[in-house]
Amino acid sequence: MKNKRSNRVSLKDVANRAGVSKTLVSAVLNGKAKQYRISDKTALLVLQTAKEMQYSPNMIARGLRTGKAELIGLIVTDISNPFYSTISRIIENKTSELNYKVIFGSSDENLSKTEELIDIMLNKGVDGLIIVPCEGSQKLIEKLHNNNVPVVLLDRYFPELNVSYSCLNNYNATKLATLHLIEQGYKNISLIAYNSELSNIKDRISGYQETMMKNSLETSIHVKSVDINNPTPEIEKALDYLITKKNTEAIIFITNALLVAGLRSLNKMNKVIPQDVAVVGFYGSELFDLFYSPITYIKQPIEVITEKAVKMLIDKINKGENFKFSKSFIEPELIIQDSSIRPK
Amino acid sequence: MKNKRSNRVSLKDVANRAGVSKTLVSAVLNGKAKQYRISDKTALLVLQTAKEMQYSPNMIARGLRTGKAELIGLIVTDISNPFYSTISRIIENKTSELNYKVIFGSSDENLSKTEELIDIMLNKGVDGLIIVPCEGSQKLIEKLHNNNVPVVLLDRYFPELNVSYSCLNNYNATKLATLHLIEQGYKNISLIAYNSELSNIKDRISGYQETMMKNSLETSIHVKSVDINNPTPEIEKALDYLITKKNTEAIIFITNALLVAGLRSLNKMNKVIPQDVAVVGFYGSELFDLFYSPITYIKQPIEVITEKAVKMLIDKINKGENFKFSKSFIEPELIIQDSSIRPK
DNA sequence: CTGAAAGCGCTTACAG
DNA sequence: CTGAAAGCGCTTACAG
Repeated sequence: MKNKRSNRVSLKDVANRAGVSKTLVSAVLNGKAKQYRISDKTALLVLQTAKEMQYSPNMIARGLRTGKAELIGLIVTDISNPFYSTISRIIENKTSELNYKVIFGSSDENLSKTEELIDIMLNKGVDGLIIVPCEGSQKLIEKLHNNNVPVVLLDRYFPELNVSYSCLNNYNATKLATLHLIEQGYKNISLIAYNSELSNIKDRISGYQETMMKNSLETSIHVKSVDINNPTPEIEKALDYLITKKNTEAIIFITNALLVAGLRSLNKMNKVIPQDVAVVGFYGSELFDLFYSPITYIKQPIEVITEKAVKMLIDKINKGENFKFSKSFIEPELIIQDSSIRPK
Repeated sequence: MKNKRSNRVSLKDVANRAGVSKTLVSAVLNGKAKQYRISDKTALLVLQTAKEMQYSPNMIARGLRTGKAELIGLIVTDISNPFYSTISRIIENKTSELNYKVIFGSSDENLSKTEELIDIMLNKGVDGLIIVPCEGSQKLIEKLHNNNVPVVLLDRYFPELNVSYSCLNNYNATKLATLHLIEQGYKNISLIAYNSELSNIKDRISGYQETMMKNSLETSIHVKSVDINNPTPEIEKALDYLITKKNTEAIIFITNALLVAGLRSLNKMNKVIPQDVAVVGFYGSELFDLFYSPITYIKQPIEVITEKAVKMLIDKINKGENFKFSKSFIEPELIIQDSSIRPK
């Protein structure tokens, strides 16, 4: 009793009751009865005793022995952000089919938090990591990858790294949005963005930029160093300038937070969508449909993006060294609603 | 090399390099140098070598030995629901201060899924569980509790069970909402709910019911067996009936999903809030503020509710048998906005 | 067909 | 002050 940590039944308990060795019990319960040519009688006995005793294996012990914890680590920027909580749910669903559990952590776009989370998760024995990398984390990810830790990037990637990833095709996303607005007859189209080295942001900006240029239109990009937690004041100033001074007719907001701040500001300024200005956003929410002018938005096939990432990770875990670098860009869809339709 | 599972540095590696025993390294690294009267010189040597080698302990091994995994399991109904993802984030923050990690799972209000999740989490060695219990899970929770597994309920509770919990005071929530509407001069106040044995739902219904009765007003409760995934059609019918046949002047929606469906329906019916009907909801979102008539809602102090639950759980884990049953009802707040102000 | 033994990486009495 | 040994609950060569 001295070293018995819990009252759960162990392999030994089952072996004792069944009158066989632990080896046998382990083999049978792992479905290796045939492989080890264990007699049907013994196998059945073991199976029954295990069931009677409601035995279930201690995964910690198994994990220590096999080096596989059947656990994966998920690092997002903020689990309470609907985009990432949706991703978390999909990861949960996909991995649970494969008997993996997920531990998660939020980095808040912070490098040292990311580092800390990775450390802790590795110590917890995760078999691999799915990471939404924050700005400046390239070296960290590279090191991880070089240490042979299975890792897959989600939502953002590092072009210089041979680390697998699954992302939205962000370039095409803003291209799609821009083309749509051009087709509607808009010429003065502005982009509200913020300053970032992250691939998703950079790609969104260049998708807009290049599409405008190809159509011989002047670009108007408002890259602001907004306070992510309170972007409204900055956005309000920018919008006021764009609409009153620059005759902007249509605006693309490249993140959800920017869109929300934008809608708030436009309401405050008494600008009517799309009469005064057309609007396109990123990533929808059913709540936007309740807005007086339902918002046109870029739809991310989150499910597909996430499933790919999970598949890559599991493959990598299973194949180890033999796994080869894999990347995937998922195509966006433009959901056209009232907010971007040019009034006649 | 044969049994070396990874290239991470182990206690043994540090001990070898420092030329001391594993015991010593373990003691020093766990801050027990003083306790074991280890010489400052040795302690320093160990500390430095460990740092040089970037040693970090394998928590799986430690967990197996100590029986503590520093891991807690969180079971919500759906992690992608903003309410629960917010809860998850708070739990993450609170537990990480205490060096715990969280594994999560979504039950989808499903008993057998809940059961399965609990099993898996126990096998993963969690030290305790925070559970949002689904309907019919009382026996399951009771069994868990009787097996001495530290468990705390969140958001919902079982009055007959001595299992600790932290919940909103749901009774007072609808009481508050009802009183507010009465003060505004409304008399025909309806409640949109659904059928459930869950404490939170039952309490919300009775809070409304009793408040109406105390004020000698007739109750009008629409308890529908709505399809949670697509409540709109059912809600639309109910609203049409209430407003046109029953002269309902104000409506309380007791969940967020019902509110969203309700707003959609009212839009469709061209009913204007609050001119045609006043509305109060549960749980806000910044997106509701973009609605033409910002919605009055019950604010749940999610942070407080969740922190209490975490505290209870950690206390229970630490105190074991000596922990006594603890419950907490957190008081709601009514955020009054345009949707429930009676037009003059 | 079956079992004894080693070992995963720790911690913890215990002995000296 | 320090180290050898046992043991957490498994799996996996290995021997017979």
